[in-house]
Amino acid sequence: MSLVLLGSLGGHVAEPMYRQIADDLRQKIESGALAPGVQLPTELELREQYNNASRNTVRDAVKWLTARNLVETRPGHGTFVVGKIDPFVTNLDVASGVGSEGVTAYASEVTAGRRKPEVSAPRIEIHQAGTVASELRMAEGATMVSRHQQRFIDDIPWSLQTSFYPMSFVDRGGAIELIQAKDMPDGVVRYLEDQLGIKQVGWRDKITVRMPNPTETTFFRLPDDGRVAVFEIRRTAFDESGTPLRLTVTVYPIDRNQFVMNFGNVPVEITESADAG
Amino acid sequence: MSLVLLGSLGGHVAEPMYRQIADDLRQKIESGALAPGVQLPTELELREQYNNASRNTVRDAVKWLTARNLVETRPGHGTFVVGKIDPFVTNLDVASGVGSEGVTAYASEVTAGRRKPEVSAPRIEIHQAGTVASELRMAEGATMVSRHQQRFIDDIPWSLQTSFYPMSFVDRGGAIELIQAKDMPDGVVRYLEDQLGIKQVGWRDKITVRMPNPTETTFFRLPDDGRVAVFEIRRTAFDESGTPLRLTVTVYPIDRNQFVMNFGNVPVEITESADAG
DNA sequence: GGGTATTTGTCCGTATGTATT
DNA sequence: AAATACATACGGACAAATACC
Repeated sequence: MSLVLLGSLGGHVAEPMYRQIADDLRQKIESGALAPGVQLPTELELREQYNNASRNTVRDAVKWLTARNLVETRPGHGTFVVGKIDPFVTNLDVASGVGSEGVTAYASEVTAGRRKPEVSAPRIEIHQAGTVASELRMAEGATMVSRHQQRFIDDIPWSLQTSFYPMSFVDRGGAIELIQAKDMPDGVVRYLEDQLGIKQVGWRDKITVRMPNPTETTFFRLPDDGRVAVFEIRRTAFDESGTPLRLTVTVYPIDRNQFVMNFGNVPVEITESADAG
Repeated sequence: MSLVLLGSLGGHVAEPMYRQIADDLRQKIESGALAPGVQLPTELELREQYNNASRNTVRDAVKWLTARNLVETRPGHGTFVVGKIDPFVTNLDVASGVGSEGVTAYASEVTAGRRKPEVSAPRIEIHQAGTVASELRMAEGATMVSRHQQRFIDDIPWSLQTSFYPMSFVDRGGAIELIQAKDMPDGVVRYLEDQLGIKQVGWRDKITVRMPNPTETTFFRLPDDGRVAVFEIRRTAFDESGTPLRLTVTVYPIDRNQFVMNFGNVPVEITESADAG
């Protein structure tokens, strides 16, 4: 073992032992000597490898790697190098992206990358507008409808989406399907235009990253320490009069998602397809 | 103290002691009982408060809070509730956003929010195109120019930006200022159009979140455990012929940045200004 | 299904080092 | 210089989760 022992260097303060161990393991991971999915030596084996350090010390080293998502521990089993997830790329500048909950649009976008999409039936709730009231320019306490869906890709939980609409859309009598718990294959946008003549002419997206809440941690099967954050994209859509017609909040784990958007004239992206064109 | 003692509940497996302590402290933080900036009890005081738990156990609780960015520890001083940072919002759909390095455009965008912007002089490098070659559709090994800048808001390091241009822009003789280490107040885009007639007509942004590298950790003064990630926005800009004319990579810490973009017709946002209009 | 071995998780006490006031 | 507070490191004991027979 080539680790520098604590205190053996005169010039500067030596790194703590657990960091030396962590750095050594990290180097082995990043160089490929420890490939993704491979099990690390057990804590007792690591003790022997690293100068008979205490088990708690090698555990500190492993914790350091865990905090950086380089390894994951499975109780009773071992510690393993994490595998890279093939990220899914969402286009934010097409109507089929965030906010259009229709399974058809979603499916066409996902299958373009040869992946298997799945959308849960929406869960409908009717409540008083709370914090979202101002974003929809509704009075505090006005009634609204929310439609919540879970989305999967290749059976992996990929995003959680909740859309909020004014209850007046339903009260006016036209948009009765808004409060029915079934998917609207062509999307709510199309439905609202057909039924109420309300036309979506633009939207604003706000992107933040935050810690997941317990619901999200469970659904996405994230580690219960907070090391995997989530994107939160809040899309406010407007009609021709500049009035917000809905708010869609979509949450994506950062470890499996990316976003792309185009402005102005942009050539079509060359997809990495294997066709012999 | 109202914590449930380990093992005292019959029905289900009790939470570990350190989690109970952490949850209790978390509740106090989120309820405001422990306000941002306030010092937590010291480890020895926490021992007494929580049933004479071991110091190592209360430290585990504090570590759990630290990993979630709820508290931060200062050696020799104490543990403190973290203060919220007022996030800076970047518009991605205006040319003054990412990629336009001109200090004028940047300053106008930032001061709109009454903040003090600052941009370092660019560091110029000329190298062989490596991984960025394909994004600029250049041959592997072609020469390119990079311009790197550090940006601050209210003296806080806010973003790191590097733009890559083909060296042919300079070789052709027109764009000589591209390789001079001074800011271009009106932006490079304007300069290229004036000098070479190369007009930027659109761009594509790709947004990801990743761990900071050591350079970024130092510059942004991030904690050296990896709990604050960074946005990486890669903007490829295209000219009228659909050829990429530059690649701009900008890195922002997620704890102090948000992004907004508009599509279609969107009413101007009502800023939360204090004027009595 | 049950039992056993393996491996990580929790908790303890103690000692010493380092940073700050 | 001394006191305070967090950081590192050690060793030990038992619990909980998993795999395997």
